[in-house]
Amino acid sequence: MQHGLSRSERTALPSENELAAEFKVSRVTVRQALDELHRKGLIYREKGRGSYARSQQIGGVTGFGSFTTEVENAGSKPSSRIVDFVKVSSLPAGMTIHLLKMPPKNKSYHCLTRVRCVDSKPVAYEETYLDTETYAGLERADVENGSLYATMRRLWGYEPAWADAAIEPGVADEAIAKHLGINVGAPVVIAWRVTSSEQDEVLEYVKAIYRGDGFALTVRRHKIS
Amino acid sequence: MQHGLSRSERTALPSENELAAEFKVSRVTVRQALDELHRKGLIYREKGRGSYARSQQIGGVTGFGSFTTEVENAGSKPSSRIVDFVKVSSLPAGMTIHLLKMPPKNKSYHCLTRVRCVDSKPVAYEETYLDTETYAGLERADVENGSLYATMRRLWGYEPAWADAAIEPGVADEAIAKHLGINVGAPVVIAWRVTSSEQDEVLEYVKAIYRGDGFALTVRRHKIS
DNA sequence: TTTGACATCTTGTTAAGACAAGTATACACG
DNA sequence: CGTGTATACTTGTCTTAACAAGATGTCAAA
Repeated sequence: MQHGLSRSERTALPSENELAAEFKVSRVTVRQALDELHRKGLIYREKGRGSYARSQQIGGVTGFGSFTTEVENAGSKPSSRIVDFVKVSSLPAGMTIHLLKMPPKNKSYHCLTRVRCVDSKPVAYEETYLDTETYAGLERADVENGSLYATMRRLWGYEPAWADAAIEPGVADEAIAKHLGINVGAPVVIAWRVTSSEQDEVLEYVKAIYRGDGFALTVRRHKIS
Repeated sequence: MQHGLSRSERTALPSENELAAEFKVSRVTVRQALDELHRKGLIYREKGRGSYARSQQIGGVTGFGSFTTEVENAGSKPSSRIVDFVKVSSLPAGMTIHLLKMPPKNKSYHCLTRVRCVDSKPVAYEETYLDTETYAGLERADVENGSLYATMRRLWGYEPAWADAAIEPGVADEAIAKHLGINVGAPVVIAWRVTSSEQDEVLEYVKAIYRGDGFALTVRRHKIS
């Protein structure tokens, strides 16, 4: 209790044994929970000292996961407008260039084009490519209301778990400019993304174009190693 | 052993018990290792079935971590050229806009400007801001040879562990264009990044500008949840 | 006052085991 | 031939236990 002040300033979490006693679980279980918080970058741990809270993370849209969920978590209101829903015979070239070593052959895709909005302001123009064989019977009605991920889950039992992505700069052409309400030639970020399930099934290919003025993609608490 | 073929087609990894026996460790230890591989997206696991390898990840530069290390891991040769090394009295506006709720007051920074090259081709223009108080005595000589992270580790014992980032599009001005060998007005990606230690100490602020032609930032195997 | 030994706290690591729950196979029964 | 059941796998979750190793405070000795 000598340096009580400085110690109480630093100690943020009870010790593992204290937590185990409080919640009536074993120390191993407490450690599982604390390790998960550590992996998320929410706390840090020091051998011989204790566990401490880290400062707050930044918020915002990462471009991974459900657009709807991410925007809601950031405290804003998400919305989408379907621009087009057609069948195409191949993926855009940039997809294979950046993400695929072996582009799929003889496949066709549903191409769902949407404008994504945050608080009614358009921020992204998004083309989602869905394998017609995998998603046989997919109708426009299925994607018109609610999140695409919810539809994939409900009708086929697919759950997006992982994403690989490539990011490059670009400029808005006439169509993009019109949909996002920006000038032709304005700088944009293009994100190419492949989403797959926990079992390594490819669920979707996405080309997303984000406007640059007043909007940025965020990457939260990324572990360096 | 009836359906031996189909089983051997799917089973990629021995069971936890088999691994425990083979390496003479407990099942808990085996699970720790397998769980880590799972979190990295290298394998997936199914209750009642087993653990399986996932398809290969994409490579490339993520913009996090050590540029030197990342480029080397991608099988290319990294190099850097110091453009400038001066003291400045504040961080660039974009840094506070995107990443900092409370911008530091009354601080000054070393500003290290470097051009980053992959196989001798310039791909990024990078400004690193280092707190002059934290890095008291930092000289140009300290950053001229080898990686900055190595210097931070050697002289102050700092180890970069986490990064928060924001990404936005931009266009190359005259200076950037000259350094990257691209045209004025060419699209670029601007990445704002704050790197911190495991103990939540801010180690550096970085503004990085990436060229767009033939180069893309990659985000490897990102968990969705 | 300074130093060093010691006890006591913390997290890190590993062990051995129990039980739940999902999967797959073999086999008897209809 | 098809079906349900029992059995033997798998991973998921949890418990109790021991020891290592770093951090910290106490206290006696120099």
